[in-house]
Amino acid sequence: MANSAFSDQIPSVYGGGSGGGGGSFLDIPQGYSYMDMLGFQDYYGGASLFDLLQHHPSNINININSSVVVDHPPPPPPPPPETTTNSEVVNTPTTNSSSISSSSNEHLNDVDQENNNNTRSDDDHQQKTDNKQLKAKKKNPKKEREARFAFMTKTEVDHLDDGYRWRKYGQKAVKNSPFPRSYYRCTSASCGVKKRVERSSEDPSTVVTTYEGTHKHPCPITSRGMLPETATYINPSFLLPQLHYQQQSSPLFHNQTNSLSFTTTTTMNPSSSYSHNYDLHEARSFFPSPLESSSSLMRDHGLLQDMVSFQGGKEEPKEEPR
DNA sequence: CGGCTTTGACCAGCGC
DNA sequence: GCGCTGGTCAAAGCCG
Repeated sequence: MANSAFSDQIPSVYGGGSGGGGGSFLDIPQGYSYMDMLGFQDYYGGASLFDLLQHHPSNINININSSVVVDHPPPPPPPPPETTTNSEVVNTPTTNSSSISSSSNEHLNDVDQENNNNTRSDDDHQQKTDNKQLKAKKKNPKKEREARFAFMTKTEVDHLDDGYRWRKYGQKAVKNSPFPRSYYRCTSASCGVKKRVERSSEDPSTVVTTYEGTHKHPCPITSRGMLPETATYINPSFLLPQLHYQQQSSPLFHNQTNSLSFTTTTTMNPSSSYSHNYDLHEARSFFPSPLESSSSLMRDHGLLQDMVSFQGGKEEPKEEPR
């Protein structure tokens, strides 16, 4: 299936049950209800997307197909993460056999051992090899993955501006997809957050962005006071410019990692796009301070409410769910 | 000149 | 064991 391009990232989400609804995915593991899935909002305190979904569903243009995916029931919600907590707690690396890269710092523990074991004689080659092993090695099968969450965005631009600065460090062709996958790393020195961006082969107008890791620094845009006054936090990671937007969002539940993604349809100036996303429990650890500071805002007016408000402001061409 | 992208190569994990 | 695939590195080139 075409979605295999990122099936490793969002296992079971596109497993088929929700295919018809295009863009509207919410796979609920057997034995769990939709509200169960939404329930872990409580672990993060304050309002969340789930609040909106639960209490103001009519205000949110989100379609939910509660297809059942017999996969792995989601693990119990993690304890409330501190803002500085490594969001690995979110993921359950056990059953997902996909090759998820580990963060570079995860390699550090392997380095010494690896260097000790290295027996190559060619110095130059060895040095180069060592460096690569040092950084690319993924050795410990038990090493935990960085928390990840993905979202889909209907946009012409591949790399959405989410307020952080990213450096592209790789691009790979993706099997069964004509579109390459790009790899970005947060340029902040102490921040190991990565993201992958790829265009859906099934729907070329959709860009799938997967974040991995937790930012440990303020968003450069916000810290520079570059926010437009009209901007609203949807998630601390980025702001929604309240102009130029029309969008339709659909949650996409990543049940193995307890992360949430949505499909967001945007019709805006491609040159000034913002990404949108929003993972529940990830949000606080991934983008801690803004979320917390905007908690009340989110409850009343933030998040999706803002997202959909544009639909009212500008006639929303009932976009067909994909 | 610094920061970023491109791109070929390398490595690890996984399935057969 | 081998091949495939995903993820990463790092040199080279580009750009403002």
